[in-house]
Amino acid sequence: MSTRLIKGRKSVHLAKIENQNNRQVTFSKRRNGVFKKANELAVMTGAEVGIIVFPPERPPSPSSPGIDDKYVQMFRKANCMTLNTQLNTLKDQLYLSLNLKSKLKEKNKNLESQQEWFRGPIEKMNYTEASMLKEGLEDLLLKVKNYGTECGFGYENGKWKAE
Amino acid sequence: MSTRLIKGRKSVHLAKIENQNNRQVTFSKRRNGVFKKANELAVMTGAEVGIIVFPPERPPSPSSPGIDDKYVQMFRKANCMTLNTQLNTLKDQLYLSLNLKSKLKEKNKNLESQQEWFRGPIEKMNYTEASMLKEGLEDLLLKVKNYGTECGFGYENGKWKAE
DNA sequence: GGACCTATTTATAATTG
DNA sequence: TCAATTATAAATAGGTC
Repeated sequence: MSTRLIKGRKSVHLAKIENQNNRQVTFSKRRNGVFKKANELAVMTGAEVGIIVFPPERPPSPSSPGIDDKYVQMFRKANCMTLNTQLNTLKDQLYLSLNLKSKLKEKNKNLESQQEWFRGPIEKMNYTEASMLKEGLEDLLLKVKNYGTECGFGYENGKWKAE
Repeated sequence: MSTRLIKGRKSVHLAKIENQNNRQVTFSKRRNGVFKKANELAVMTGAEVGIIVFPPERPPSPSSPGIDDKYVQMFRKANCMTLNTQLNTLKDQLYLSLNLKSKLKEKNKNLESQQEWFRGPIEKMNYTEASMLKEGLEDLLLKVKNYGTECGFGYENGKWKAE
């Protein structure tokens, strides 16, 4: 009998959320959703997945650094916290996620539950896991960085000539 | 009255799919799902998101390269196809996805529909988009690569001392 | 900010063509 | 292999505390 407010979800358009508060809330929820989906993909299919998420820009503060510096600082901070402090306060700064099973097997054959370490914000990792993440990430990204200059393939007549 | 086979989805456990065929099908579907979710996150909240997905290993072929070489080759191939061939046959090799709006704004102020280019496998990009992706990715990854050696932060008494 | 709630939309497992 | 279908599980928008 009483009027009732509508709570269920509404359909959503693919467009930037203008309301600052809604945008932040949606970011938090969906970031977790993306990490979860990525982890499921990696675990269930054996794919190797790397994700980096930068949080949305916050409203400018009086003495905030420039945008390029900001990224560098975020990565620096991520590294320091990863290696030095058990990552307790990084939650809103940077999230990294990476699954490199083959690397893991080489580096640490006796680690159990390799499926689970990949997932989630890095503040939940311990030192060993974070170190391996860092190694794996650097290794992977080095390859990405070099892919342009080292290309020696040929593509002719609709076919690839590897080697 | 007739017997009917059940088609609807069943609940799923977080574990590797053993059946090769099911695994491949699930990979294709869920990879698209992850890219879609990541794009939604980026567009709706203004976050910047980078994703790399390596497909699951295929059954070993007689003369397949070693696992490390495989990655290098995949990146090489991705690059060659990105820059030289409009990316028509890359579908099962490598998918890259990246949203770097601030970079895009600098490099190409008159590009329309910046929200949409991020999404999807790179074989759907045109040359310009792929070039920008490459630049943005290299720039981003260079920063990631350097984050370890350039760290100059201090963490004391539960607080970060930036600068 | 986070944890929970509920109505709905969305993603997708299994199957068919 | 690839696109459609359908039943259902899962994600999530908006709300409350």
